[in-house]
Amino acid sequence: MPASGDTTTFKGSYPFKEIDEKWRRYWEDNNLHKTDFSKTDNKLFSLVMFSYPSGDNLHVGHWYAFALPDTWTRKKKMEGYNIFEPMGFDSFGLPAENYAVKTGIHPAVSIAENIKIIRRQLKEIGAMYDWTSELATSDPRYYRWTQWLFLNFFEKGKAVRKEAPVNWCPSCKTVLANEQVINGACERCDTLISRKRLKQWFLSITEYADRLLDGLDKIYWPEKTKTMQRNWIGRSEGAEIVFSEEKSGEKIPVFTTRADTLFGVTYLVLAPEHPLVEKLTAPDRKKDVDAYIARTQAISEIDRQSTVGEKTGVFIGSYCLNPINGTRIPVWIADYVLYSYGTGAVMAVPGHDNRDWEFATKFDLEIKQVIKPSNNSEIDLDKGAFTEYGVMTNSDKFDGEKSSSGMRKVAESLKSLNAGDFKVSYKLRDWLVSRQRYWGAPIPIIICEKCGDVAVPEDDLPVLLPDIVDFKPASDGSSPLAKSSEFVKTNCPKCGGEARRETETLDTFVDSSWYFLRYLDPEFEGGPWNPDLVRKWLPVDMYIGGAEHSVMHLLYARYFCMFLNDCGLIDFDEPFLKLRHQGMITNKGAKISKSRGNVINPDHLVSRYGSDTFRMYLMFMGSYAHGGDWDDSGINGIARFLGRVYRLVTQTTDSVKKIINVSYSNIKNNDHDLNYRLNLTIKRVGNDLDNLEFNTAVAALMELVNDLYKLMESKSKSSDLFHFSIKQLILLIAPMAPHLAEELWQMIGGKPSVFAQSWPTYDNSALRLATVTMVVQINGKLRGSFDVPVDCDEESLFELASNDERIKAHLEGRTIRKRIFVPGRLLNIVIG
RNA sequence: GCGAAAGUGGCGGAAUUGGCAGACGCGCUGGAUUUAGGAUCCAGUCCCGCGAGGGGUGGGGGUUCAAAUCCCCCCUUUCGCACCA
Repeated sequence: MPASGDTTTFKGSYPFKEIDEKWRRYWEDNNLHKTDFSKTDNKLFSLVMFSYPSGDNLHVGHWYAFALPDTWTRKKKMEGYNIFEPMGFDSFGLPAENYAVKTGIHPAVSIAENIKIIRRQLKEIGAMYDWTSELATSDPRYYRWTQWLFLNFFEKGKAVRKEAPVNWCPSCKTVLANEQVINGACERCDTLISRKRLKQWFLSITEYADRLLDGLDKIYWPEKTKTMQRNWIGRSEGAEIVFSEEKSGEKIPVFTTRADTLFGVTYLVLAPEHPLVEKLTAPDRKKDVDAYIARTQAISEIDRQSTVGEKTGVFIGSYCLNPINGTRIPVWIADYVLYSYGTGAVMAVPGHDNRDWEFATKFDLEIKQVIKPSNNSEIDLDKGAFTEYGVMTNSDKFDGEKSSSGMRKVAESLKSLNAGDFKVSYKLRDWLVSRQRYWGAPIPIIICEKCGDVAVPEDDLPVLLPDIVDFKPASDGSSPLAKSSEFVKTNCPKCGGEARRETETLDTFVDSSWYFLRYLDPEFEGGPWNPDLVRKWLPVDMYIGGAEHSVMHLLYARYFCMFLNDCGLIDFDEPFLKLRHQGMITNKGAKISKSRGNVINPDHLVSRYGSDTFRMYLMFMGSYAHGGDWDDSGINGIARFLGRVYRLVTQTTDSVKKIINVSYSNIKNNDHDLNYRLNLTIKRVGNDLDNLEFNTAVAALMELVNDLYKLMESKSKSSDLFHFSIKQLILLIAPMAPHLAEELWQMIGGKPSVFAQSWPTYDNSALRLATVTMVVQINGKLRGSFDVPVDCDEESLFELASNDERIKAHLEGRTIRKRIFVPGRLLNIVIG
């Protein structure tokens, strides 16, 4: 096993150094990976999620994410597709900014350096990237259009400003990202965080909730990803019910999916952040209420949803009336109610909801039964809530209604009282895109005292990031951009009066929601994308990236497309027709990152084993969707295998030159085993690569090579079929080991590039076997196996089996109860 | 907590989707080889047992002629949870 950093060439390797360089130069010199956009027949846009150019550079996880999709794409190329495979950088974001705060190095500088290194590493992968399409989201030529797109949302009323809380460190006086909050405290100074309310920009993704759900039915995505998106959107049908405070008459709407339990409401709970809390708190309760609110501020929403911890809450000293019967009920606040979901208030029905039951039990609140089981059985509400559907009881004129019809009737009744209605609620919230940070696209809005929020005129885009030196957020919670008065001071485009610029920047998810559109011409000046090319080349045919993006990025990008489609800017509304995920590569069980100190540098492995060996080892490690923990102890096996392939070709040197001319139809074939193996391999490798099952594709090739080695010493070595098999092997291995395949292809007399060749097809007739091994079981246990003709029927196999000594012994003195025969597979004899 | 997945030899993983568990590779063992070595080629390698045979896919139960695969319960691990990207 190589010590890490050992770059001595593995002894069993082929001369990969020369080969890798030679072919990489060949591809580059001949512009082989430049897409011809005018050829749109059989177009295939193959996309991988672009990477953040961090100081970690590329690690093995990136190779895994990039090299293997390239193998899939190269196979498609050999199938005749006209390929577009771009690469770029998601270069705005927090890490570069943090690095700048620490070192004083401008993010633009560190990002440019990182990109330089990463670009060099990416080239070593040997992928078919069309580098003329490279883009970076922090490039003003890119973010000019991010801003332009934001203004489209703004002008259609879909970018709005609302108050929303941010994590606030009272000691550092800065806004913190969730990542910077550790156990409710600031990562730098350990001070407990609080929430600060700021007016921030939102994109109204919730308006698209139903379309985002419906669209899932027409795209080829993993079912689990669709499920996650459906759950994230979280559509639920129910009712909104309006309670009113007894003195002020203040309306408190709540959302419930169980309107049938309305008569069981014994208290109301508001989220601690609910704006009505202040108004409704009785003076004598103010001290307790304020103390409670302060306590909940440091608790994350995730922890608040936990059901293991003790329920907490306080009574705020006021009462409201149940609209259905006027019952007077107390109002509480509790952190198990989230302001971000529903209306931020719930009607508590402790008899029929678990969380309400726990809360009521702890605080000694009334528990009322209003639903009884459909089978009329007794329930004991002292032991817990009855949460199932049933029949309404203690509910006045609704008594006897089933839950389902009851919900409807209660809602209708409330509607006539003007105190509620049917309502669909979503877990999905509007997308907060404001960031109080430097390293992002400035939000192109001018705030004028007279005219309000005004869009920056299109001709003035991009709003360039000011060149400042202090990247720390300002102490009032505003963005570092606010410190540059030069940036802030401007005139209102409408009235011409003095105005100030919006100083917040856009969430980087905005940048990455449309990059696939920009790829087609990153230099295009006439708009965010070249409409001609976009019409021909989008949507993306295959998108590959990590499952960690299942909801946010993948939902935002879909939302963008739907919106752009509505604006008439594009003619499709789903960006990614087909989606696949790769698993995650961990190291010692942990996510790979510089901060954890477990980065594995692929450069060492590439220089010791070569690009193709490393790429193929990543394929062979396990199933692509699964990922796995990094361990390089098996890479010798792939190095050995590619060495064997290389020698297989060089050791047939006497006849090597004529190999290129053998064709299957002229072969006088008498080696049925090899013929079977060859055609089976073509079939398996093709299917496996289509399905991104690289590990088994490699295994299939190994089996073919093992068989060929077994024939090396025999006279078959010079047969046409043997030679043809080598030729096909080179084609099959090409997507996985592109540099080596080019070299071998040339060696057998082929003209480069091997990727201009057609993908091998298999001969189905060669796969039809004359004989097959069938198994005989007794009571499901294997007792014998027989080589029989493929069409062997039950009687013949049974006859054969009953003459077998071993099986005879098992059958002796027993009665046969049943026989199960599966043609071509097995016979199971069930005995008593 | 909620949502989504995963669990198979010493290790990474296969298994045509209910039909011979362990393909392929690593590691290990043995053999071959006058370039003696981190190379190459060949053979063996799930566990217990001399053997017949038995056991075996995280644990427990179930369905079935037949279960890694389907159903129920439990355990463990990973990913996401809206300001990391």
